[in-house]
Amino acid sequence: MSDAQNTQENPRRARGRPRGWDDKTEQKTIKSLDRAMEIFEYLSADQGKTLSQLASELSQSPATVYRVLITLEARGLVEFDPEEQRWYVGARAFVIGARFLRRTSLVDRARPILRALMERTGETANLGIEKGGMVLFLNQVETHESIRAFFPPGTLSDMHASGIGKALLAFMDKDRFGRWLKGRSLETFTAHTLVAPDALVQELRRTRARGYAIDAEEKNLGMRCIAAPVFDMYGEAVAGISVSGPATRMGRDVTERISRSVVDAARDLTRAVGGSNRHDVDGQE
Amino acid sequence: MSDAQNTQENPRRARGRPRGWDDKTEQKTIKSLDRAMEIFEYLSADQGKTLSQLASELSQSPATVYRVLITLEARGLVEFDPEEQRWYVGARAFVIGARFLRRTSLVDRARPILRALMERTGETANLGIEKGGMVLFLNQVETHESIRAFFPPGTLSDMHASGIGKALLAFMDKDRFGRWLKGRSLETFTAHTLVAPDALVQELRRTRARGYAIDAEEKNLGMRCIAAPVFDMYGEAVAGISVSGPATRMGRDVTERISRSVVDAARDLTRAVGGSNRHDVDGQE
DNA sequence: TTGCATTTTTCATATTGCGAAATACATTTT
DNA sequence: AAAATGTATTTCGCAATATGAAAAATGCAA
Repeated sequence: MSDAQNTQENPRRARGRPRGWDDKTEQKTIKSLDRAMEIFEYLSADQGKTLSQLASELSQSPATVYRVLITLEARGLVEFDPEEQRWYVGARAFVIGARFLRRTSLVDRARPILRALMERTGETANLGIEKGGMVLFLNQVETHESIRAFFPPGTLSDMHASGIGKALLAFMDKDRFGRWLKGRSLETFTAHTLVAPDALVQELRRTRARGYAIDAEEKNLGMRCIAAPVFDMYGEAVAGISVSGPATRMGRDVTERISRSVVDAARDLTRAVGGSNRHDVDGQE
Repeated sequence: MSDAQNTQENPRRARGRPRGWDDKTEQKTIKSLDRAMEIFEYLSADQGKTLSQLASELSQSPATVYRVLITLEARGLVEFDPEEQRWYVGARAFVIGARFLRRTSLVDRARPILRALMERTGETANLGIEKGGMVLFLNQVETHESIRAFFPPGTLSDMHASGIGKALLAFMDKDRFGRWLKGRSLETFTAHTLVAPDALVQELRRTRARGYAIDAEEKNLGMRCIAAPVFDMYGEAVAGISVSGPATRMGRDVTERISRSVVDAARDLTRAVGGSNRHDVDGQE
């Protein structure tokens, strides 16, 4: 549903784009590889399937799926449990995927800040970015409490029902926000989820005004979250820092205190990545 | 040397293995897919390369590499920076890879490795982590011998007088080690216990140099133990594997042999949990 | 033992992935 | 400006090889 795959975007590269570049969706990609990756992704989304399950659910030949799997297995990208005859994501995939984080120093720079934020607030601290219209959680530092919020890194979450998501949306320019909203149906998770665009827009206005976002049980009942945006050098909100925990410990009485810590942390990270907060100076909108 | 990838191990699956299964290394995997994954892995190991760099370094045709990359790009597994004309690991790879963690725990992954280690060495194999400045034993596979070391899971033990503890301390960064040591009095258990901080630090230096720790009757008289660290994705030593037994069977003459098995096992487990050993490359300190 | 379900291999065939070379840009050099 | 350079991207024809159907092999249950 999301627009993560911008496959048919035309102006792909800067250089070397000969003629035939207008209408018909050319098939330049490798078909077999794409099919293999489809199997890989499908397997990862719901691990522990058997070969025949995968083959039938993807309506592909068992022979093909089998060959794909053993090829990936040879590289450790998937794993096979001989006892149960089931297939899983392999350790190698984790290692490779984790290298995504190396591309920017965002996570490295965020870690001490997240840790300090967790110590100060006592609740789990999270770091996330926007990816394909969703929030992608990159990292977290967990609280010591036994009851804790848990967003394992790598989780994708809807923006409109997430603290970090709303913090990012609130500081997005009108155009991008419009494109994000367009043709998107806001899924309902709890009774508190903001599904009416008007309500969401209004809440985002408030969010920008106060400088941080609140997720009050909008995704999971009993869970609250306070988030603030992190800006890059162009003043664009590119990441968000949040603190999340059970509503019982994160009530209105502590919102003031926690939000201050979160906003401070986000500001620290903005500074650490060389960003600047243009919203401090020009009050756009 | 280690047998983590049992790719060409013959008895692969339980079911359905027809005849031709003896000598020549059959090519059952998909060649093109394997090549594509090689490109993917290579890219991930050293991101920010251009197409032509990748092609020449992998000695493959630029056309092929190009097609692989745009196919993976369409799925978000790799990303392209049009400004710099460089390729990177994509967010989707992170999402998929992170699902590896959803499956099993350290203990589950350690079990077969501990068992193999016990079989190979004939002595009890243990798994432990650091918890609150102590070593917490999570699991063990006991030897068949009647005289055996015994650490029931759940046991807490002082780090400075434990093989696993010393393996963990040896690979801890200076700051954390300093905090650990500060204001801690090293209890004496036997005449061999290292209670002088200087002696301990020196021993840890040796430990890191050789890659494994030795507990020579430092906790219990008559008991020796050889341990090696297990690393997580950040290259931090988060667990340790050890082999322990009576000094009579674990003398200096077998230290060489056993330590090799222990180090191999620890490396296997590191790989199995998606960790990386940064100490293999940069010799810190 | 006999089925049954599933994995794994074989095999013939057409699909399609492949590399060389050509082409198209962008950037730098002359 | 024009040429040279370095890179990305496409075309094209052919051979490599991925593919699916079906057969074979296996484990499990009755």
